[in-house]
Amino acid sequence: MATIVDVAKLAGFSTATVSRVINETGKVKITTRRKVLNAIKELNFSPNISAQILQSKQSKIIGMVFPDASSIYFSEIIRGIINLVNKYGFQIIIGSAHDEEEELKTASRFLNGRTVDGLVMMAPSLTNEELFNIPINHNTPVVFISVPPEKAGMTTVVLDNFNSAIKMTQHLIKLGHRRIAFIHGSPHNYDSKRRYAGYLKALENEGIPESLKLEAEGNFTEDSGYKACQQLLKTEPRPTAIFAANDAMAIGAIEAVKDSGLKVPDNIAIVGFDDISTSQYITPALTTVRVPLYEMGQLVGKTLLQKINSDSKEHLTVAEQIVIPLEIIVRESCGAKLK
Amino acid sequence: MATIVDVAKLAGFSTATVSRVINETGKVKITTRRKVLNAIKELNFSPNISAQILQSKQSKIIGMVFPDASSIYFSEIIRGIINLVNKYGFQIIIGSAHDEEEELKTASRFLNGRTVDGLVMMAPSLTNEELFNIPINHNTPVVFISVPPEKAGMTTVVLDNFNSAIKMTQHLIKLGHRRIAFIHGSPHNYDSKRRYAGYLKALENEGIPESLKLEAEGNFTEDSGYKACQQLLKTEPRPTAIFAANDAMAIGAIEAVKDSGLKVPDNIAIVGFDDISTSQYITPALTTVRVPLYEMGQLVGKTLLQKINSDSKEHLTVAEQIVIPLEIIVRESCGAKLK
DNA sequence: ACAAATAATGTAAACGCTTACATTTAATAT
DNA sequence: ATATTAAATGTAAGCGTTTACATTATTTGT
Repeated sequence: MATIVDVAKLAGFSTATVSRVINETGKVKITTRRKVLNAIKELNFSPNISAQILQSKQSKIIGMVFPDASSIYFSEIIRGIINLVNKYGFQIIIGSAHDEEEELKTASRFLNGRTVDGLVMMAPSLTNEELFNIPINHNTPVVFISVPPEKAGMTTVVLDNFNSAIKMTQHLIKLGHRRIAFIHGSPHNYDSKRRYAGYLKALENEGIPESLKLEAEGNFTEDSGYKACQQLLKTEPRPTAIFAANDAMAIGAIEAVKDSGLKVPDNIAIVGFDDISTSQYITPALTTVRVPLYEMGQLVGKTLLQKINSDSKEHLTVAEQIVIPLEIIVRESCGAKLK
Repeated sequence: MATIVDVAKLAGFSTATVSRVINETGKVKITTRRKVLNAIKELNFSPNISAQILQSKQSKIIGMVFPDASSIYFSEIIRGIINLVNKYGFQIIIGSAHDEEEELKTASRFLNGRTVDGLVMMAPSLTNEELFNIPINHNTPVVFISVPPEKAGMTTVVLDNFNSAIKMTQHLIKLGHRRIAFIHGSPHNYDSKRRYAGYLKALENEGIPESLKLEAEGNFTEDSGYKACQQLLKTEPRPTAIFAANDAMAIGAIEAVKDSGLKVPDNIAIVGFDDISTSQYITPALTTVRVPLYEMGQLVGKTLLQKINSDSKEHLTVAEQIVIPLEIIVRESCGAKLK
């Protein structure tokens, strides 16, 4: 496997000259350049990337640390990031993690091992304490997805869960619903908490008493939505609408209503959140909040590249939050079209 | 940022001793080890990964080169690979590519730059000539997904598209269909070609003449399936069944049939391939071939790790193909349950 | 007590590249 | 023709680690 020394020998120049040709730095005579490029081609030479990183202290690699997440949520964000950073010659290295401890370890390895020029952390279940322990007081910028932005030096990109959940709950209220149930996502999940907070705020704004609020635990899976709905259908009087913290649970809830002999939205309205591709196809089609995951990924990638390329160290001292506005998609499952 | 020299100084030992502690190689007295670990903790030291790779010539990183692909297909395979290799302490670096030339360039950079211990290439549209030009005569093993296995040193993992397409076509024939149309996926796509070959083989086996075969071009998208179906519905006499090379096009085709005033499966049967999550929810639910993408990813990961860890250089001289058997999922859209 | 064997630790070269500074070559001004 | 300036290219240190070989410390056998 050829090295730069081999190329230099074949071309008849020094390794510095070869390096200048490879990296297009400094001045190199045209005839010299041609000879070097010919030698590179003849030897099928590619520079050793580790040696380059070690010497230049830049890797053109972005690290991404994710919890094991649902495939669709995971893939759309990562696709957005990949397609954005690839355009600028960056690559992505992935550390997926089974739990928060492993996630922090992987992040630390990426940052302190200086493998990456920037890091994306998707940490929907990390606590503030865990976030405070991440050693981010380094030159490497980090962008977080879906975590509360309370620490200097943190840049976070979050969905506008709160206001969108308010709007969705208001939408149900406007359709006449007063007995609206909420199905929670995974415990400790940031997105789920924010959606629940919006739901509560809307009820409060409407003067609907706490005693009327209904809720059930889920974990973002269709099966948990099915079971949560079964549980809610048993309460007397039963809810007239159900707001699930994500679409998979809403889809499960619709199945549970069908299996109980009732009809959506005639007997009970059901709405979800995130607008997975399936949601427009089920019967009835699901009313939901569209979450632009791909675009979110692109924004995360763009934000991180801006920080990587910036000479400023402001990202080390300023807390920054980017909130992505969301859009309600009204379909059949809320019953809006019945009236 | 601390280096191993700093740790050595604080601990009172040489860098070699610190390296022995970090890597758990050679003999180190227990008291020495404790002192070194304390120094590592105090300085929050992580080894520089590029320096380690340069020196040890191992990276514990697997490269993955993908074309821009549909999110679901892309994500399930990659999730399978990530979860498998993470268990063995490996990480994934992704080079996505917009076209075949960029894909080959990225693969060459990964292999010759010695960034990765192994490479996964998903290359459904590469020609054999392009494949032959990949410089894989190196120590780094490569596993290909969805390409024809005709070169020494190539290991490929492919779906059993051919036999599954035969079975699906036979299923339609058994339901009484003789005028069966086929909607192609993207031009030059390996999977699409193999599915079409299976469809042709089944017609041939049944003695159905070439003049009766019907086909339309698609590109794996729902919209292309819609348009291809519209085109097929105009032929007289029209097909009694449509076999789309993937589910997205089948879903589009079902929409086109509905929009034409006809009914699936009463007036025309429609089947697909790959069993995306949506397919069970649409009305009628789609008959399709289940493609275990996640498991395929895990098998690819496992196969590659075996080659990385193997002392044998057989992977450089032997062509190997792993064929994944598939399963037909009979739902409503083929009309089997009407009879 | 001393020699031999083993454990523990240190020295320093090397992995492959980049680049600051030095040297040589070529072009320009007088 | 010669001096000055600029272009082009070379030298070699160093990025941070690992590890073969060397040295020192410790343990064991006689």
